[in-house]
Amino acid sequence: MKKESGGKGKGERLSAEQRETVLRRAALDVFLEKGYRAASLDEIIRRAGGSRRTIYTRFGGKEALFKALVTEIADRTLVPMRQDFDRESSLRENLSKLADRLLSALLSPTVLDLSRLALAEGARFPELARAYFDAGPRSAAESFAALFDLARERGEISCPDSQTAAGQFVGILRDNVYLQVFLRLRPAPDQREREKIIAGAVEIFLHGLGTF
Amino acid sequence: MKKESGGKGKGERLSAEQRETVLRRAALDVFLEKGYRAASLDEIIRRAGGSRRTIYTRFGGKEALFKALVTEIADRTLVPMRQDFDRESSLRENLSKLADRLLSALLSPTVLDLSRLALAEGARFPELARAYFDAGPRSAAESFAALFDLARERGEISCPDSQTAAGQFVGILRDNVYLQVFLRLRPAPDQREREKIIAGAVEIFLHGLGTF
DNA sequence: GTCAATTGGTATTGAAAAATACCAAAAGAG
DNA sequence: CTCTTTTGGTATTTTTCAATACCAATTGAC
Repeated sequence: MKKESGGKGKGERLSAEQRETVLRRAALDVFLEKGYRAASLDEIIRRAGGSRRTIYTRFGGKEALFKALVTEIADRTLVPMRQDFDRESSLRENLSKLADRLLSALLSPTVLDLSRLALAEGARFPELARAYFDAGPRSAAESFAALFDLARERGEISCPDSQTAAGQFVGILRDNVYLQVFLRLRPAPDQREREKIIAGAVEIFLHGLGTF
Repeated sequence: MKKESGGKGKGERLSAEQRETVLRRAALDVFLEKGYRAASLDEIIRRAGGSRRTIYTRFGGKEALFKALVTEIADRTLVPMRQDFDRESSLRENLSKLADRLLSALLSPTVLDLSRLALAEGARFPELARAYFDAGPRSAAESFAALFDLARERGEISCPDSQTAAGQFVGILRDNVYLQVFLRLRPAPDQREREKIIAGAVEIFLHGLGTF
């Protein structure tokens, strides 16, 4: 039956801009937490306030909302993947530091959620796959490639293809421990275990790329 | 409205055993292609023939059907991951050969499909995540660990923790190239490129683990 | 051959959630 | 202040698909 009063004034009315901001954030959270399919508009609306109509007039629907968010999701979540290094420090020091930041990021709940989302929905949403890869693994690899290039110029390593090596270094951090965490088969390693993983990876690469 | 004739005899009737075989195969295909959620029983039935009832009496429902397939899927698909090596050959040779087989398997359409399914649905079906990891990455890593152990005994490398190193070697093969293929951002590398990837990884590890 | 059990095929039900419709209230332009 | 536009909140429709029901036909045991 119809209510006698259409709007009942419980929720405050926000400006279009405010509402959109709140909506985007809520949608982003829900999509990351639940994944695309399991995320329901009801849940998003419940968290954001406002109404269904807003989503439809402003975005056009669930899929359009998601697509509108994709780039933002990837960019906002994956900021820590692109890193600078200190040209004064040693290769070992830089490599360790970058690796530590990258691994910590990879294992953070938010990035894990995003990664799961990207890998699960990448087939259905190629833009997501693209945005994820570019903002994440690719830009991380570029940081490492730049570091390897610098080291090669200095004659510290012999590394004919820094791009490939960088991609492999990122890969070595996504080892079976990472995979288990991704699959929720074990909790994320603590700082101590992370350090061990990084030390191993750094050592292998420093020797492997020919540091004497 | 009801049809005047219940069964119209179009499809041949298979024995229970045959029907189950056909059903399992069709279900497996659909699940691998579409993922769990997007796979519909209608599609499975359309491909397998037979009727809904068969699925419900024999398995109990969609989820039960999927679970009944999971272990079989993982085991059947991931056989090539567990490998033996030749104790007479050199470390480099063995490492290259195992890596080649593993990488080829990882990049095969079937294994890619299964991996996507496992990573996407691992949260909802922990058994799948477990079965996938154990039959795949874990057993692959065990092969490499055994190889590293042998090499260490022979004094060819210094490798205090062969398990960790093996997990990392598997990781280095899942580099950014692999990730792009996984995300369908590029086609799988051909034999030539795979060889290059493997050569790089092997070189890094051989030096990295202290072969002189 | 007889008959109970199983299977094929389809129709129906039920639930979840997306898409749409609607109306009154608030916001904002003038 | 007045009036148009947008928004909030809810109800309704539509869609999708799993789950179930049902009937005839086939199978297979005896």
